[in-house]
Amino acid sequence: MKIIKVALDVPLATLFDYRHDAATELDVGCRVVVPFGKKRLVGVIMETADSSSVTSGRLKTAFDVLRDSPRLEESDLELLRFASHYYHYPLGAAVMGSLPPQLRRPRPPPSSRKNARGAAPAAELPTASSAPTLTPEQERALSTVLADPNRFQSHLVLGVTGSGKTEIYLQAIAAVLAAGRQALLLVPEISLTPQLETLVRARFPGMRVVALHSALSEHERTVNWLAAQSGHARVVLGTRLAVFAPMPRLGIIIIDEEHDASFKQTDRFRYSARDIAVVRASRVGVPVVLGSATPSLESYFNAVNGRYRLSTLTQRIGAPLPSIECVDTRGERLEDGLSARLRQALDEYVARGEQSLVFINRRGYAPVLMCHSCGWISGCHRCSAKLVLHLGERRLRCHHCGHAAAIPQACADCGNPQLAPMGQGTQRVEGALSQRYGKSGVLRIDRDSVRPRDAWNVMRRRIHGGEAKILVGTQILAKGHDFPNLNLVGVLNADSLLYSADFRAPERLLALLTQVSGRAGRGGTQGKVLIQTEFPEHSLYDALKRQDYRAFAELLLAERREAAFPPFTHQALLRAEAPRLQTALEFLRGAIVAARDIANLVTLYDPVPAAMPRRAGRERAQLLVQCESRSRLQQFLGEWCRKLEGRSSSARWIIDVDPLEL
DNA sequence: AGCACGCCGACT
DNA sequence: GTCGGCGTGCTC
Repeated sequence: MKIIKVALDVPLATLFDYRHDAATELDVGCRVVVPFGKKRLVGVIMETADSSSVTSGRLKTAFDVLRDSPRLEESDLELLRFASHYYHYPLGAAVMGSLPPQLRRPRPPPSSRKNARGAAPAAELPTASSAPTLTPEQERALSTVLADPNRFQSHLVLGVTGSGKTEIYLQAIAAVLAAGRQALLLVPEISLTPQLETLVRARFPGMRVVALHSALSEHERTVNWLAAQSGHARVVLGTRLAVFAPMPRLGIIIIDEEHDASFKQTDRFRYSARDIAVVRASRVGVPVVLGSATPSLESYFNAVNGRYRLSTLTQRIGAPLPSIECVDTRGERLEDGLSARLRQALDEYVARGEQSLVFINRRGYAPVLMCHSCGWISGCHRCSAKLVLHLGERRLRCHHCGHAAAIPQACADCGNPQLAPMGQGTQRVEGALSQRYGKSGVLRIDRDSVRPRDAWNVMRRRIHGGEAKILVGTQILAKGHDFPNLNLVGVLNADSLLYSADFRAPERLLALLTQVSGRAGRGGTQGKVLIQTEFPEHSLYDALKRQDYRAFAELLLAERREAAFPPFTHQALLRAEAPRLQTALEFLRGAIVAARDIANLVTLYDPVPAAMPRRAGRERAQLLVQCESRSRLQQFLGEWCRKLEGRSSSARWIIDVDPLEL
């Protein structure tokens, strides 16, 4: 009797045994349809065996082994095993979650198989663009990366914005392709891939380049994933989910903007695609390149302590670095959030016909609606968050759970009809600027304005066509776009991130402001950046003005060492949620008791409500666990998990290893 | 996660 | 007398 051990998409830390008499070693990695409860599920065969510890009366027989897609290789399964183990997430859920959705279901539509191995469509063969000559700095970085293409090595490319990191990626990829291998290029978000995708396709005509991200249609995603697995796709360009794409001839992994928090998944399987990429590269034995102007302190620390090789790019190509200036807003009465200094600068640039960007990290009209006579504010009843005023659609909206409500005519508590919008959002700033400079010259770009599929392209045309004089936008504008005629950047309300209790707030703010500042002056002239702040003397702004990431990073590292924070210790969170906060906290207190005799040199902190204690009607609490040794922490988490799984509780819980949000 | 079983309250 | 609440337990 032959037994197959199957990974199924259920939240249980176990494989399921099935009888399958014809099973051989060659079935490992294959998808299989099995009976589960009263349903038929697709799973992946992880192992075969001659016997099972499940009593034969309870053993069921597998239905079909699916041959419509190639099997996963042992190295693919091994990476998933590692990730499941490291993040304490059920193997079955991790394995099935790595497949494109169509392959998780019993019968993928036939069309997905028909085209799976088709030739590259004509659109993928644009005119070739040739590689520009590298600067000496770029040359050095590239030859460092390519020094030993058949050995694992992590590289950190620390390059100021506009220093040509992308060109290094492209030439490194070119070398890998020339050796007949595949390249994996990971980027933070989908919104900036169209430009990059075009660039990559143009550079490698005749090579199949595929994208992998969640905005693709299911069919496209299946086709592209299969192309990666077959080796036909030579370049895979994707978001974090692409880190698990099977690539039999993988020759290099590149992570652009490696500091970006979106590489960490924040629900279910809480993996870091950046960290998984490093592990994957080490197992395959190929280089991995992390690139950023403002690396995560974890990566920077790895570079200065020699685990990663560091390449720095200090020169901007084509234009000098922008001049950055703080505008002290203490004691100034701002007009619609704009200081006199910024208004004057905008006048000047508009008059000269140059583009400006006003950056404000708040969408909507105003972050909150308030009653001045009794102090009532618009709060979400399902979340501990404020309802944001969206004037255009005449609604109050919660940015965390999606709840929307009509704008009240009067204060619900005291009847005062004079409710006041407090603070600035993109819509309000857009309105104010439209009054000053005319409606057609002001273009707002945030998640609300670019949602429709090609709205972004329409806007890009307006931006590049020069019709828009002033862009108002959120982070979405900060990332990776080139605006050749944009020479002034104004940042409103820069400090808001500094008030956050998160110890990573300064690191994040520097990254964000560096990225935003980098939008200024890419067309040859020097850009100007005006940052409105109430703390102009803060060392962060000092570092930003001098474009000195390393000085600030050293400062932060010293603080982290002092406070015993990452990267000097390793952390995990036990997160719990329940309808009542008390239930979640009780679960966590019980977890501390359960940890008592296994927490060897592991520090457990008191359970506390989460940063946002209420979300979508559920109360959330968390418990921080910290340890100097990663392996000791791992061992503890494993044992702890097993104990916690054994108990029943009305709280839902999950372990978050290397959490980014505390 | 689903989906059963299971024992106590208000409906045709 | 049944429909249905969600507590507890299982899925090879």
